[in-house]
Amino acid sequence: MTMTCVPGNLMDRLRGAGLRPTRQRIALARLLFEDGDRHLTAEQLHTMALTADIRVSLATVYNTLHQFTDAGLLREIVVDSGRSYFDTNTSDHHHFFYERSGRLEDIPFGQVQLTAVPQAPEGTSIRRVDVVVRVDG
Amino acid sequence: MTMTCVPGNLMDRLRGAGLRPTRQRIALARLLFEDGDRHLTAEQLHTMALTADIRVSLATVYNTLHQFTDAGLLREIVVDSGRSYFDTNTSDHHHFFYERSGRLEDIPFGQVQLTAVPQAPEGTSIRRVDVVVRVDG
DNA sequence: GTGTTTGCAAAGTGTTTGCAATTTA
DNA sequence: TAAATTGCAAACACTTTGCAAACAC
Repeated sequence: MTMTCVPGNLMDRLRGAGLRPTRQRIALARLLFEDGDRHLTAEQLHTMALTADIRVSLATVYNTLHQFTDAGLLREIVVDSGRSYFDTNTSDHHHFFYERSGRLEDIPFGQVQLTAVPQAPEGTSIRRVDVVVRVDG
Repeated sequence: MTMTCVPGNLMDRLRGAGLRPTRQRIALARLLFEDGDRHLTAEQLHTMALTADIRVSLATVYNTLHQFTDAGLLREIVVDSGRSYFDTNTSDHHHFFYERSGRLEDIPFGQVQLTAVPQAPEGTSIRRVDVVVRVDG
């Protein structure tokens, strides 16, 4: 028989976010977090799951991505009207966007330097500053 | 009787872009360019047109926005997956995005200072660097 | 007249939702 | 068993497309 070993820290991450560690969420979390930084769309993650023989509906992939994002496990990136990317790297950093292929990639820390950030308009506060370097590739 | 005066420079802009100055294109160009910097979605421009008693179909608004963008008269901005904004200011500048209201606004020149821009990855060139300051307003 | 542009309605894409069936604790 | 989660299919919002009628030159 096959033993599937689920690292405790994944389960803990889910529980810590108030999310029951269901079969689907565990599987998606493994695809997302066990292999370095990723920038995935819902469709891409869904395809990865099916390829790995994990039966999940696309609706659940969307739900899960949003739940993970709300829990601070993912960050949603908008570079392309019409689709959302989810970044497993939630630390402060910026992106290259390859317009031709639609790939998104972290810019190594320190390679973008914002020396002046405007003050938030009256009555608002800054939630985030996104820098996207669009390249043709 | 009513005289409608169309400034020659608008016509010239259209012709210069290789676009026949049709009734619809002239009307949309006036809405876009005769009143300072704007950040509009297709729906918003369509509504503005109808309000101004200009009969244009939404499809034509989309076509026109893309033609103007291809001609360098507009710039398309992506801040919100699911809709595109078109900016009448095509010079080098950045944006505030009010997440609550969905409004987009230019950041005054000089209030964002990018001191380090990464070099483009091997085999690519940088097409644009976009800075979006997201505020809750 | 000839080629361009328009408007409509249909199709397309990515995403969300309602709800019954299933699963988790 | 009670509450949370899933999957499906339908609904959605925004955008694009195909094509006949209208328009610009």
